[in-house]
Amino acid sequence: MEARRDVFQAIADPTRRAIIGMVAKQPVNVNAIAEQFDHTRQAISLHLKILSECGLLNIRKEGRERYCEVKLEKLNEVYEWVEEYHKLWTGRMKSLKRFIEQEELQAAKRTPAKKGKAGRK
Amino acid sequence: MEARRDVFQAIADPTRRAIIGMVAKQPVNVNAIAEQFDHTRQAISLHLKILSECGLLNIRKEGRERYCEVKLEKLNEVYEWVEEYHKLWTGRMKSLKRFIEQEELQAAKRTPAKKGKAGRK
DNA sequence: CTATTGCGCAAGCAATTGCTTTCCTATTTA
DNA sequence: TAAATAGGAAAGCAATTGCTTGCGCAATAG
Repeated sequence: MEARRDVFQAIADPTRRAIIGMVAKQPVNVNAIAEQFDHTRQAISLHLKILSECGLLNIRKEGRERYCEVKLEKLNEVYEWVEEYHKLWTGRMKSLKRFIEQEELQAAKRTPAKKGKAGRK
Repeated sequence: MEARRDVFQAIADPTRRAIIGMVAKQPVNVNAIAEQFDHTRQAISLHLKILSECGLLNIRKEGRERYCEVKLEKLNEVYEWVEEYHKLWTGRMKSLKRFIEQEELQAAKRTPAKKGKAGRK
């Protein structure tokens, strides 16, 4: 029932990413968010719940309204994950990667059992 | 049937993130990947398919083996998305910190009895 | 050639998602 | 006080996920 509730899963949904984008600028109340989308208020409400359950959203009650504000720091997990690979794929570590691949190739060639894919006739 | 196949959704699954981590170092063949996990080969195979369908993985046939290598550049979409917010929250934290410090100072001035660190006596 | 190995395909299944509709409860406002 | 208004809770449903089992097929080893 209570499913996985992590940030990666939370941002997997485009609607939720859009909500984050909306709320990042300033706190917005639930109905105002819902109006921007082509879903019922309840559908959006559910997305908000998911976002808040994984710590990305803070819902502050104010009178009969609920103001949502993002806790962007929660995205740090994602940032750190992707940033590591970003370093890898942008220059810096590229030479290392090439080196490793080269090594692999050499190892494959060294393996005697690997005598040419052309095979026999 | 053919569902959403985007990078955000692909990395939402922890197993798939682990696969990316494994393959980032060097190309690995399917069975070698599958051995690292507590799922059947077919389950992993399916994850690989998803990863390759959204462009994160390149599967190169070599004899009867399939070597998987990541195309990390595909993570750029995620990187750019999260990086924007990263800037925002690191910036915001700075200004928020300034704001709080300012507030604290003001409060200390207003309340002479406050035992705050400002130590105004 | 035959057995083995690497791996994909397909069917089947339970759990999860994303959404809707209906109903309910507070807080305002007239 | 009654009528709006903001928004949550629950039930129902189709589509999707993640996984397994079973089968088939090509490449290679013996």
